[in-house]
Amino acid sequence: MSQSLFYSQYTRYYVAVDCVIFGFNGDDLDLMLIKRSFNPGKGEWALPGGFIEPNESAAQASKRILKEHTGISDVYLEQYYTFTDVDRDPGARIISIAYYALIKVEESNNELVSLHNAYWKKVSVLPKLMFDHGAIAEKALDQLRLKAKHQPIGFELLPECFTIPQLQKLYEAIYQKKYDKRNFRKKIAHLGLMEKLNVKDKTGSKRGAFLYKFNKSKYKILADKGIAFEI
Amino acid sequence: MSQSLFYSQYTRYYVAVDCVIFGFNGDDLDLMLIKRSFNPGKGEWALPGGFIEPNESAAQASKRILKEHTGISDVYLEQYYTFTDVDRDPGARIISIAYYALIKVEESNNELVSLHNAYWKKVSVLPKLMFDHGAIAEKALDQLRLKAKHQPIGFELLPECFTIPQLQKLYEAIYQKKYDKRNFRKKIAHLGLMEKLNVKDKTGSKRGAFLYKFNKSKYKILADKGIAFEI
DNA sequence: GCAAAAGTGTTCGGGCTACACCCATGA
DNA sequence: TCATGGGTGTAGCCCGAACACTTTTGC
Repeated sequence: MSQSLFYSQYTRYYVAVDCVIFGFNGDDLDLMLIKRSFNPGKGEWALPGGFIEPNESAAQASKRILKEHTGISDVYLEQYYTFTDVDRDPGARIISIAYYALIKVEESNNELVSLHNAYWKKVSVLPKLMFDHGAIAEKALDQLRLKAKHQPIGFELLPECFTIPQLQKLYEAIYQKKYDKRNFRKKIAHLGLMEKLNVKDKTGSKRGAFLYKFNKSKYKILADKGIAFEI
Repeated sequence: MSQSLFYSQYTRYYVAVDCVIFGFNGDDLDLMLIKRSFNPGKGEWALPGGFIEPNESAAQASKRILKEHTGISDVYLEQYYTFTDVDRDPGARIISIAYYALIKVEESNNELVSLHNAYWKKVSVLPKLMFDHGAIAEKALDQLRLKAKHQPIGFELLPECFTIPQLQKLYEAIYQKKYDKRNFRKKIAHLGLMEKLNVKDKTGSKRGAFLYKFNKSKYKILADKGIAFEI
Protein backbone atom coordinates (compact mmCIF):
# COMPACT_ATOMS: atom_id res chain seq x y z
CA MET A 1 0.00 0.00 0.00
CA SER A 2 1.49 3.35 -1.02
CA GLN A 3 -0.84 4.81 1.62
CA SER A 4 1.43 3.31 4.25
CA LEU A 5 4.77 4.29 2.82
CA PHE A 6 5.45 7.31 5.01
CA TYR A 7 2.74 7.37 7.59
CA SER A 8 1.89 3.79 8.53
CA GLN A 9 2.69 4.26 12.18
CA TYR A 10 -0.14 6.74 12.62
CA THR A 11 -3.75 6.09 13.52
CA ARG A 12 -6.55 6.61 11.06
CA TYR A 13 -10.02 7.87 11.93
CA TYR A 14 -13.52 7.90 10.57
CA VAL A 15 -14.25 11.29 9.06
CA ALA A 16 -17.78 12.48 8.46
CA VAL A 17 -19.47 15.65 7.34
CA ASP A 18 -22.48 17.11 9.11
CA CYS A 19 -24.71 19.60 7.33
CA VAL A 20 -26.63 22.38 9.00
CA ILE A 21 -29.20 23.16 6.35
CA PHE A 22 -30.93 26.51 6.69
CA GLY A 23 -34.14 27.45 4.95
CA PHE A 24 -36.46 30.43 5.18
CA ASN A 25 -40.22 29.95 5.14
CA GLY A 26 -41.18 33.61 4.96
CA ASP A 27 -41.35 34.11 8.71
CA ASP A 28 -38.81 31.91 10.46
CA LEU A 29 -35.35 30.68 9.80
CA ASP A 30 -35.57 26.90 9.71
CA LEU A 31 -33.11 24.09 10.07
CA MET A 32 -33.44 20.62 8.63
CA LEU A 33 -33.29 17.91 11.28
CA ILE A 34 -33.50 14.16 11.02
CA LYS A 35 -35.51 11.97 13.32
CA ARG A 36 -32.98 9.18 13.60
CA SER A 37 -34.22 5.72 12.74
CA PHE A 38 -31.06 3.82 13.57
CA ASN A 39 -28.40 3.52 16.24
CA PRO A 40 -26.45 5.14 17.70
CA GLY A 41 -28.88 7.89 18.63
CA LYS A 42 -32.04 6.17 17.41
CA GLY A 43 -35.13 8.29 18.03
CA GLU A 44 -33.17 11.48 18.62
CA TRP A 45 -32.95 14.59 16.48
CA ALA A 46 -29.79 14.80 14.42
CA LEU A 47 -28.16 16.79 11.67
CA PRO A 48 -28.01 15.24 8.21
CA GLY A 49 -24.55 13.84 7.67
CA GLY A 50 -22.47 11.00 6.36
CA PHE A 51 -19.01 9.57 6.03
CA ILE A 52 -16.49 10.81 3.54
CA GLU A 53 -15.88 8.37 0.70
CA PRO A 54 -12.34 7.62 -0.44
CA ASN A 55 -12.78 9.41 -3.76
CA GLU A 56 -14.37 12.61 -2.54
CA SER A 57 -13.41 15.75 -0.64
CA ALA A 58 -15.43 16.95 2.32
CA ALA A 59 -17.10 19.56 0.11
CA GLN A 60 -18.12 16.86 -2.35
CA ALA A 61 -19.43 14.69 0.46
CA SER A 62 -21.57 17.49 1.84
CA LYS A 63 -22.89 18.29 -1.63
CA ARG A 64 -23.81 14.65 -2.02
CA ILE A 65 -25.65 14.66 1.31
CA LEU A 66 -27.40 17.90 0.45
CA LYS A 67 -28.58 16.45 -2.81
CA GLU A 68 -29.74 13.23 -1.17
CA HIS A 69 -31.85 15.16 1.30
CA THR A 70 -33.26 17.95 -0.86
CA GLY A 71 -32.68 17.02 -4.48
CA ILE A 72 -30.84 20.30 -5.01
CA SER A 73 -27.33 20.21 -6.40
CA ASP A 74 -26.50 23.89 -6.71
CA VAL A 75 -26.34 24.98 -3.12
CA TYR A 76 -24.52 27.60 -1.09
CA LEU A 77 -22.26 25.60 1.23
CA GLU A 78 -19.76 26.85 3.73
CA GLN A 79 -17.37 24.78 5.81
CA TYR A 80 -17.07 26.39 9.22
CA TYR A 81 -15.65 24.06 11.85
CA THR A 82 -14.40 20.56 12.51
CA PHE A 83 -15.45 18.74 15.65
CA THR A 84 -12.84 16.40 17.02
CA ASP A 85 -13.55 15.63 20.65
CA VAL A 86 -12.43 12.10 21.37
CA ASP A 87 -15.79 11.07 22.84
CA ARG A 88 -18.14 13.11 20.73
CA ASP A 89 -19.75 10.01 19.22
CA PRO A 90 -20.35 7.07 21.57
CA GLY A 91 -20.14 4.55 18.72
CA ALA A 92 -16.56 5.28 17.67
CA ARG A 93 -14.09 8.11 17.33
CA ILE A 94 -15.45 10.18 14.51
CA ILE A 95 -14.11 13.48 13.32
CA SER A 96 -16.85 15.59 11.84
CA ILE A 97 -16.35 18.41 9.39
CA ALA A 98 -19.34 20.73 9.63
CA TYR A 99 -20.90 22.68 6.79
CA TYR A 100 -23.82 25.00 6.73
CA ALA A 101 -25.99 25.25 3.66
CA LEU A 102 -28.42 27.92 2.56
CA ILE A 103 -31.18 26.64 0.37
CA LYS A 104 -34.25 28.01 -1.27
CA VAL A 105 -36.92 25.85 0.35
CA GLU A 106 -39.24 26.14 -2.61
CA GLU A 107 -36.68 24.30 -4.74
CA SER A 108 -36.36 21.37 -2.37
CA ASN A 109 -38.05 18.09 -3.07
CA ASN A 110 -40.43 17.41 -0.20
CA GLU A 111 -40.66 13.71 -0.98
CA LEU A 112 -36.92 13.32 -0.57
CA VAL A 113 -37.12 15.30 2.64
CA SER A 114 -39.72 13.03 4.21
CA LEU A 115 -38.03 9.94 2.82
CA HIS A 116 -35.10 10.77 5.10
CA ASN A 117 -37.32 11.46 8.12
CA ALA A 118 -36.27 15.06 7.84
CA TYR A 119 -38.28 17.99 9.19
CA TRP A 120 -37.89 21.74 9.14
CA LYS A 121 -37.55 23.17 12.64
CA LYS A 122 -37.42 26.82 13.66
CA VAL A 123 -33.94 27.79 14.78
CA SER A 124 -35.49 29.94 17.49
CA VAL A 125 -36.88 26.90 19.30
CA LEU A 126 -34.68 23.96 18.42
CA PRO A 127 -35.23 20.62 20.16
CA LYS A 128 -32.41 18.88 21.95
CA LEU A 129 -30.08 17.25 19.45
CA MET A 130 -28.08 14.04 19.55
CA PHE A 131 -24.42 13.97 20.69
CA ASP A 132 -22.76 17.33 20.08
CA HIS A 133 -25.10 18.25 17.23
CA GLY A 134 -26.64 21.00 19.32
CA ALA A 135 -23.27 22.71 19.56
CA ILE A 136 -22.66 22.11 15.86
CA ALA A 137 -25.94 23.79 14.98
CA GLU A 138 -25.36 26.70 17.39
CA LYS A 139 -21.98 27.38 15.90
CA ALA A 140 -23.43 27.30 12.39
CA LEU A 141 -25.93 29.94 13.38
CA ASP A 142 -23.17 32.09 14.86
CA GLN A 143 -21.16 31.78 11.67
CA LEU A 144 -24.15 32.52 9.50
CA ARG A 145 -24.87 35.67 11.50
CA LEU A 146 -21.27 36.73 11.27
CA LYS A 147 -21.06 36.18 7.54
CA ALA A 148 -24.46 37.54 6.56
CA LYS A 149 -23.43 40.98 7.84
CA HIS A 150 -20.58 41.30 5.37
CA GLN A 151 -21.55 39.15 2.45
CA PRO A 152 -24.72 38.95 0.41
CA ILE A 153 -25.52 35.38 1.34
CA GLY A 154 -29.03 36.09 2.56
CA PHE A 155 -30.21 36.00 -1.03
CA GLU A 156 -29.36 32.31 -1.14
CA LEU A 157 -32.32 31.73 1.14
CA LEU A 158 -34.79 33.69 -0.99
CA PRO A 159 -36.29 33.00 -4.40
CA GLU A 160 -34.59 34.78 -7.27
CA CYS A 161 -37.28 37.47 -7.15
CA PHE A 162 -38.31 38.77 -3.78
CA THR A 163 -39.83 41.83 -2.18
CA ILE A 164 -38.14 44.20 0.22
CA PRO A 165 -40.46 43.25 3.07
CA GLN A 166 -39.52 39.60 2.50
CA LEU A 167 -35.85 40.47 2.61
CA GLN A 168 -36.36 42.43 5.80
CA LYS A 169 -38.22 39.54 7.42
CA LEU A 170 -35.35 37.25 6.50
CA TYR A 171 -32.77 39.43 8.22
CA GLU A 172 -35.10 39.81 11.17
CA ALA A 173 -35.32 36.02 11.39
CA ILE A 174 -31.55 35.63 11.15
CA TYR A 175 -30.73 38.22 13.79
CA GLN A 176 -33.90 37.80 15.89
CA LYS A 177 -34.35 41.52 15.90
CA LYS A 178 -36.74 44.04 14.34
CA TYR A 179 -35.60 46.68 11.88
CA ASP A 180 -37.19 49.98 10.95
CA LYS A 181 -38.57 49.51 7.47
CA ARG A 182 -37.64 52.98 6.25
CA ASN A 183 -34.04 52.61 7.36
CA PHE A 184 -33.86 49.06 6.07
CA ARG A 185 -35.06 50.13 2.64
CA LYS A 186 -32.58 52.98 2.55
CA LYS A 187 -29.71 50.70 3.41
CA ILE A 188 -30.71 48.21 0.74
CA ALA A 189 -31.25 50.91 -1.86
CA HIS A 190 -27.92 52.44 -0.97
CA LEU A 191 -26.13 49.21 -1.89
CA GLY A 192 -27.18 49.82 -5.47
CA LEU A 193 -27.37 46.09 -6.08
CA MET A 194 -31.11 45.60 -6.43
CA GLU A 195 -32.91 45.44 -9.74
CA LYS A 196 -36.49 46.52 -9.38
CA LEU A 197 -38.87 44.59 -11.59
CA ASN A 198 -42.12 46.06 -12.84
CA VAL A 199 -44.01 43.24 -11.24
CA LYS A 200 -45.73 43.06 -7.90
CA ASP A 201 -46.04 40.12 -5.59
CA LYS A 202 -49.54 40.12 -4.18
CA THR A 203 -49.22 37.06 -1.96
CA GLY A 204 -48.19 39.12 1.05
CA SER A 205 -50.68 41.94 0.90
CA LYS A 206 -53.60 43.37 -1.01
CA ARG A 207 -51.63 46.25 -2.36
CA GLY A 208 -48.75 44.07 -3.44
CA ALA A 209 -45.03 44.73 -3.15
CA PHE A 210 -42.57 45.21 -5.96
CA LEU A 211 -40.27 42.34 -6.77
CA TYR A 212 -36.51 42.78 -6.93
CA LYS A 213 -33.55 40.73 -8.05
CA PHE A 214 -30.11 40.82 -6.51
CA ASN A 215 -27.54 41.84 -9.11
CA LYS A 216 -24.81 39.31 -8.45
CA SER A 217 -22.46 40.37 -11.22
CA LYS A 218 -22.54 44.00 -10.10
CA TYR A 219 -21.75 42.81 -6.60
CA LYS A 220 -18.78 40.83 -7.85
CA ILE A 221 -17.36 43.85 -9.63
CA LEU A 222 -17.62 45.91 -6.46
CA ALA A 223 -16.21 43.12 -4.31
CA ASP A 224 -13.23 42.77 -6.64
CA LYS A 225 -12.62 46.49 -6.24
CA GLY A 226 -12.51 45.87 -2.50
CA ILE A 227 -15.75 47.71 -1.83
CA ALA A 228 -17.38 46.04 1.11
CA PHE A 229 -20.93 44.78 1.34
CA GLU A 230 -22.51 45.64 4.64
CA ILE A 231 -25.97 45.04 5.96
CA MET B 1 -13.44 -3.71 18.58
CA SER B 2 -16.22 -1.43 19.72
CA GLN B 3 -14.83 1.03 17.18
CA SER B 4 -16.23 -1.20 14.44
CA LEU B 5 -19.65 -1.89 15.87
CA PHE B 6 -21.65 0.58 13.80
CA TYR B 7 -19.29 1.98 11.25
CA SER B 8 -16.92 -0.75 10.15
CA GLN B 9 -17.88 -0.51 6.50
CA TYR B 10 -16.48 2.99 6.24
CA THR B 11 -12.98 4.10 5.37
CA ARG B 12 -10.68 5.71 7.89
CA TYR B 13 -8.17 8.45 7.13
CA TYR B 14 -5.05 9.98 8.53
CA VAL B 15 -5.92 13.24 10.22
CA ALA B 16 -3.31 15.88 10.91
CA VAL B 17 -3.24 19.41 12.21
CA ASP B 18 -1.24 22.17 10.56
CA CYS B 19 -0.35 25.30 12.50
CA VAL B 20 0.05 28.73 11.00
CA ILE B 21 2.03 30.45 13.73
CA PHE B 22 2.04 34.23 13.57
CA GLY B 23 4.51 36.42 15.38
CA PHE B 24 5.22 40.15 15.32
CA ASN B 25 8.78 41.42 15.38
CA GLY B 26 7.97 45.11 15.74
CA ASP B 27 7.83 45.82 12.03
CA ASP B 28 6.54 42.82 10.14
CA LEU B 29 4.03 40.10 10.73
CA ASP B 30 5.95 36.85 10.61
CA LEU B 31 5.05 33.24 10.10
CA MET B 32 6.93 30.23 11.36
CA LEU B 33 7.99 27.89 8.56
CA ILE B 34 9.88 24.64 8.62
CA LYS B 35 12.63 23.74 6.21
CA ARG B 36 11.65 20.12 5.77
CA SER B 37 14.35 17.57 6.45
CA PHE B 38 12.39 14.48 5.49
CA ASN B 39 10.14 13.15 2.78
CA PRO B 40 7.64 13.76 1.39
CA GLY B 41 8.51 17.37 0.63
CA LYS B 42 12.13 17.21 1.76
CA GLY B 43 13.92 20.56 1.31
CA GLU B 44 10.71 22.52 0.87
CA TRP B 45 9.12 25.07 3.18
CA ALA B 46 6.24 23.71 5.21
CA LEU B 47 3.95 24.59 8.05
CA PRO B 48 4.56 22.97 11.41
CA GLY B 49 2.12 20.11 11.83
CA GLY B 50 1.57 16.57 12.96
CA PHE B 51 -0.85 13.72 13.20
CA ILE B 52 -3.63 13.54 15.74
CA GLU B 53 -3.02 10.94 18.42
CA PRO B 54 -5.83 8.61 19.49
CA ASN B 55 -6.22 10.22 22.90
CA GLU B 56 -6.27 13.86 21.87
CA SER B 57 -8.57 16.32 20.13
CA ALA B 58 -7.35 18.47 17.26
CA ALA B 59 -7.01 21.41 19.63
CA GLN B 60 -4.85 19.35 21.95
CA ALA B 61 -2.74 18.17 19.04
CA SER B 62 -2.12 21.70 17.85
CA LYS B 63 -1.25 22.83 21.37
CA ARG B 64 1.23 19.99 21.55
CA ILE B 65 2.81 21.01 18.26
CA LEU B 66 2.92 24.64 19.31
CA LYS B 67 4.69 23.71 22.49
CA GLU B 68 7.16 21.45 20.68
CA HIS B 69 8.13 24.26 18.33
CA THR B 70 8.14 27.26 20.66
CA GLY B 71 8.11 25.99 24.23
CA ILE B 72 4.98 28.04 24.92
CA SER B 73 1.92 26.30 26.27
CA ASP B 74 -0.51 29.19 26.77
CA VAL B 75 -1.20 30.26 23.24
CA TYR B 76 -4.04 31.87 21.34
CA LEU B 77 -5.17 29.19 18.91
CA GLU B 78 -8.00 29.30 16.43
CA GLN B 79 -9.22 26.49 14.22
CA TYR B 80 -10.27 27.97 10.89
CA TYR B 81 -10.51 25.39 8.14
CA THR B 82 -10.05 21.75 7.27
CA PHE B 83 -8.32 20.79 4.06
CA THR B 84 -9.59 17.58 2.53
CA ASP B 85 -8.67 17.41 -1.14
CA VAL B 86 -8.08 13.81 -2.06
CA ASP B 87 -4.66 14.52 -3.54
CA ARG B 88 -3.44 17.29 -1.29
CA ASP B 89 -0.58 15.17 0.07
CA PRO B 90 1.25 12.96 -2.45
CA GLY B 91 2.23 10.47 0.27
CA ALA B 92 -1.25 9.44 1.33
CA ARG B 93 -4.73 10.80 1.79
CA ILE B 94 -4.43 13.11 4.73
CA ILE B 95 -7.11 15.36 6.10
CA SER B 96 -5.59 18.40 7.70
CA ILE B 97 -7.29 20.55 10.29
CA ALA B 98 -5.70 23.99 10.20
CA TYR B 99 -5.15 26.27 13.17
CA TYR B 100 -3.60 29.64 13.38
CA ALA B 101 -1.73 30.71 16.48
CA LEU B 102 -0.76 34.13 17.74
CA ILE B 103 2.31 34.12 19.91
CA LYS B 104 4.49 36.66 21.64
CA VAL B 105 7.80 36.02 19.92
CA GLU B 106 9.80 37.18 22.90
CA GLU B 107 8.38 34.27 24.91
CA SER B 108 9.38 31.63 22.39
CA ASN B 109 12.38 29.45 22.93
CA ASN B 110 14.77 30.07 20.04
CA GLU B 111 16.67 26.85 20.62
CA LEU B 112 13.50 24.83 20.16
CA VAL B 113 12.72 26.84 17.07
CA SER B 114 16.05 26.12 15.41
CA LEU B 115 15.97 22.52 16.61
CA HIS B 116 12.94 22.04 14.35
CA ASN B 117 14.56 23.81 11.40
CA ALA B 118 12.00 26.54 11.86
CA TYR B 119 12.43 30.12 10.69
CA TRP B 120 10.38 33.27 10.94
CA LYS B 121 9.37 34.57 7.52
CA LYS B 122 7.56 37.81 6.70
CA VAL B 123 4.01 37.15 5.59
CA SER B 124 4.37 39.92 3.02
CA VAL B 125 6.96 37.94 1.05
CA LEU B 126 6.35 34.27 1.76
CA PRO B 127 8.34 31.67 -0.16
CA LYS B 128 6.61 28.92 -2.07
CA LEU B 129 5.30 26.29 0.32
CA MET B 130 4.99 22.53 0.04
CA PHE B 131 1.75 20.86 -1.14
CA ASP B 132 -1.25 23.07 -0.35
CA HIS B 133 0.46 24.80 2.56
CA GLY B 134 0.55 28.06 0.63
CA ALA B 135 -3.24 28.04 0.45
CA ILE B 136 -3.47 27.05 4.10
CA ALA B 137 -1.29 30.00 5.11
CA GLU B 138 -3.18 32.43 2.86
CA LYS B 139 -6.48 31.43 4.35
CA ALA B 140 -5.08 31.82 7.85
CA LEU B 141 -4.07 35.35 7.04
CA ASP B 142 -7.53 36.07 5.65
CA GLN B 143 -9.13 34.74 8.80
CA LEU B 144 -6.78 36.64 11.04
CA ARG B 145 -7.60 39.85 9.21
CA LEU B 146 -11.29 39.16 9.47
CA LYS B 147 -11.16 38.37 13.16
CA ALA B 148 -8.73 41.08 14.25
CA LYS B 149 -11.24 43.73 13.13
CA HIS B 150 -13.89 42.60 15.60
CA GLN B 151 -11.97 40.99 18.41
CA PRO B 152 -9.03 42.14 20.46
CA ILE B 153 -6.70 39.37 19.33
CA GLY B 154 -3.93 41.68 18.19
CA PHE B 155 -2.77 41.94 21.79
CA GLU B 156 -1.85 38.25 21.69
CA LEU B 157 1.01 39.22 19.40
CA LEU B 158 2.37 41.96 21.65
CA PRO B 159 4.07 41.85 25.04
CA GLU B 160 1.83 42.54 27.98
CA CYS B 161 2.99 46.15 28.02
CA PHE B 162 3.26 47.94 24.71
CA THR B 163 3.18 51.43 23.28
CA ILE B 164 0.53 52.89 21.03
CA PRO B 165 2.98 53.25 18.11
CA GLN B 166 3.83 49.55 18.50
CA LEU B 167 0.15 48.65 18.42
CA GLN B 168 -0.34 50.79 15.34
CA LYS B 169 2.59 49.15 13.58
CA LEU B 170 1.10 45.76 14.37
CA TYR B 171 -2.21 46.62 12.74
CA GLU B 172 -0.37 48.15 9.82
CA ALA B 173 1.54 44.89 9.43
CA ILE B 174 -1.64 42.81 9.62
CA TYR B 175 -3.58 44.88 7.10
CA GLN B 176 -0.60 46.05 5.04
CA LYS B 177 -1.89 49.58 5.21
CA LYS B 178 -0.88 52.81 6.90
CA TYR B 179 -3.07 54.51 9.48
CA ASP B 180 -3.15 58.12 10.59
CA LYS B 181 -1.66 58.15 14.06
CA ARG B 182 -4.04 60.76 15.42
CA ASN B 183 -7.10 58.85 14.29
CA PHE B 184 -5.61 55.57 15.42
CA ARG B 185 -4.93 56.90 18.90
CA LYS B 186 -8.44 58.29 19.13
CA LYS B 187 -9.98 55.00 18.13
CA ILE B 188 -7.90 53.12 20.68
CA ALA B 189 -8.61 55.64 23.41
CA HIS B 190 -12.28 55.52 22.57
CA LEU B 191 -12.38 51.79 23.33
CA GLY B 192 -11.62 52.65 26.94
CA LEU B 193 -9.77 49.38 27.35
CA MET B 194 -6.20 50.61 27.70
CA GLU B 195 -4.46 51.12 31.01
CA LYS B 196 -1.78 53.74 30.72
CA LEU B 197 1.29 52.99 32.83
CA ASN B 198 3.55 55.70 34.16
CA VAL B 199 6.48 54.14 32.40
CA LYS B 200 8.01 54.94 29.08
CA ASP B 201 9.57 52.58 26.62
CA LYS B 202 12.66 54.21 25.19
CA THR B 203 13.70 51.46 22.81
CA GLY B 204 11.78 52.95 19.92
CA SER B 205 12.73 56.60 20.21
CA LYS B 206 14.74 59.11 22.18
CA ARG B 207 11.71 60.72 23.67
CA GLY B 208 10.15 57.41 24.67
CA ALA B 209 6.52 56.33 24.43
CA PHE B 210 4.18 55.51 27.26
CA LEU B 211 3.45 51.87 27.90
CA TYR B 212 -0.10 50.54 28.06
CA LYS B 213 -1.79 47.33 29.06
CA PHE B 214 -4.92 45.91 27.52
CA ASN B 215 -7.63 45.51 30.14
CA LYS B 216 -8.93 42.05 29.33
CA SER B 217 -11.46 41.79 32.14
CA LYS B 218 -13.05 45.10 31.21
CA TYR B 219 -13.30 43.88 27.64
CA LYS B 220 -15.02 40.70 28.77
CA ILE B 221 -17.60 42.66 30.70
CA LEU B 222 -18.37 44.79 27.66
CA ALA B 223 -18.40 41.78 25.34
CA ASP B 224 -20.86 40.00 27.60
CA LYS B 225 -23.11 43.04 27.42
CA GLY B 226 -23.00 42.64 23.65
CA ILE B 227 -20.95 45.77 23.10
CA ALA B 228 -18.79 45.16 20.08
CA PHE B 229 -15.08 45.67 19.81
CA GLU B 230 -14.11 47.33 16.57
CA ILE B 231 -10.78 48.42 15.25
C1' DG C 1 21.05 72.15 17.06
C1' DC C 2 19.15 68.58 14.65
C1' DA C 3 17.09 64.29 13.56
C1' DA C 4 13.52 61.12 14.83
C1' DA C 5 9.67 59.59 16.88
C1' DA C 6 5.72 60.90 20.29
C1' DG C 7 1.93 63.30 21.06
C1' DT C 8 -2.13 66.37 20.24
C1' DG C 9 -7.56 69.02 17.88
C1' DT C 10 -10.56 70.50 14.54
C1' DT C 11 -13.39 70.34 10.61
C1' DC C 12 -16.31 68.10 7.35
C1' DG C 13 -19.28 64.81 5.34
C1' DG C 14 -21.74 60.51 5.31
C1' DG C 15 -24.28 57.13 7.51
C1' DC C 16 -27.13 55.56 11.28
C1' DT C 17 -31.19 56.27 14.19
C1' DA C 18 -35.56 57.68 15.45
C1' DC C 19 -39.85 58.82 14.09
C1' DA C 20 -45.48 59.33 11.48
C1' DC C 21 -48.22 59.51 7.79
C1' DC C 22 -50.39 58.40 3.13
C1' DC C 23 -51.33 54.72 -0.46
C1' DA C 24 -53.40 50.80 -2.78
C1' DT C 25 -56.36 47.14 -2.64
C1' DG C 26 -59.29 42.99 -1.53
C1' DA C 27 -62.75 41.74 1.25
C1' DT D 1 -65.30 51.55 4.25
C1' DC D 2 -62.04 49.41 6.59
C1' DA D 3 -58.20 46.55 7.66
C1' DT D 4 -53.72 45.26 6.08
C1' DG D 5 -49.36 45.70 4.69
C1' DG D 6 -46.47 48.81 1.19
C1' DG D 7 -44.13 52.77 0.63
C1' DT D 8 -41.91 57.43 1.68
C1' DG D 9 -38.58 61.99 4.12
C1' DT D 10 -36.30 64.61 7.61
C1' DA D 11 -33.51 66.07 11.49
C1' DG D 12 -29.89 65.13 14.86
C1' DC D 13 -25.94 62.75 16.18
C1' DC D 14 -21.93 60.18 16.01
C1' DC D 15 -18.04 58.44 13.72
C1' DG D 16 -14.48 58.14 10.47
C1' DA D 17 -11.25 60.68 7.39
C1' DA D 18 -8.25 64.31 6.36
C1' DC D 19 -4.87 67.22 7.83
C1' DA D 20 0.12 70.09 10.55
C1' DC D 21 2.52 71.47 14.21
C1' DT D 22 4.87 71.09 18.90
C1' DT D 23 7.52 68.25 22.23
C1' DT D 24 11.26 65.53 23.92
C1' DT D 25 15.75 63.87 23.94
C1' DG D 26 20.00 61.34 22.41
C1' DC D 27 23.46 62.20 19.51
